[in-house]
Amino acid sequence: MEYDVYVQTCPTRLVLDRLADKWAVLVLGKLDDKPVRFNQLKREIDGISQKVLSQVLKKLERDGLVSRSVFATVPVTVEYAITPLGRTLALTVTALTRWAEENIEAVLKAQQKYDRSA
Amino acid sequence: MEYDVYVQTCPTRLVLDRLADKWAVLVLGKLDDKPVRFNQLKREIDGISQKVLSQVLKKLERDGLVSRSVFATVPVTVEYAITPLGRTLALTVTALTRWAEENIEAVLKAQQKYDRSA
DNA sequence: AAATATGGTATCCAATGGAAACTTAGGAGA
DNA sequence: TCTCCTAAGTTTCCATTGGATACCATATTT
Repeated sequence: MEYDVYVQTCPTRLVLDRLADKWAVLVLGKLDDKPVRFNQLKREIDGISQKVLSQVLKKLERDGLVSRSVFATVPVTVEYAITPLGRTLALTVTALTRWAEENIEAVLKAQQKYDRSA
Repeated sequence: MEYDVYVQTCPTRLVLDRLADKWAVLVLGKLDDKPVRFNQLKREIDGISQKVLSQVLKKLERDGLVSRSVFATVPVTVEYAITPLGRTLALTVTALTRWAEENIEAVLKAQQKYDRSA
């Protein structure tokens, strides 16, 4: 393996930067089920702003992880879908959100203990 | 399951925020092998600053994912180790770094294609 | 006396993030 | 015709964050 994320200039750092983004993780998780339109994503990912959703989708599209399809309806319909490459990644990012849901109580308990002792 | 990362106020979002951090992912990956001292981490995680490393370790400790041990040597020795809880998480975050290393070429190709068409 | 090592904090400035307003384009309704 | 509506963004503004750099305490080595 010639790539190593622990080297500053390694291009894999770019990927890590992309994934090390709460919103990208949530978007990929949603698209893993089925293609979704812009405003539908905005509604389903509670708390994301239009600007950030737009930016995240653009970056994910550039990385070849999601595809963007425009339909000439009125008003225009834009649908985002996960690509085959994105699907391989979605496996690991959904593992991440699942871990969060399964272990949040242990984390919260640890935080309380830490805060009490400080 | 009562928790849902897609709800803005769900505490699992806190966990996602923590993991959605390039540096936290790299630190956990390093500590998964063996306990490591502060400056050793700093050397091995190319490009991280002392301030950020210090902050990340403090947050990971608060979340119960790493433990911190101080030894009264001269100069003082501080060793960071992964906890059992952290170890369960390390499985998924190393999957992430592995994905980055295995798929970076596909991502770079997608980016070039995207940039050419724009 | 000066340099070295450890494990940090403090300070400063640039970059990022989110909230809210604005935009574009084509219907639908009055 | 004039106004309103929706989808899918873009722009603007301000607060927070991020990283680079300098600094600190302590003790040994040169």
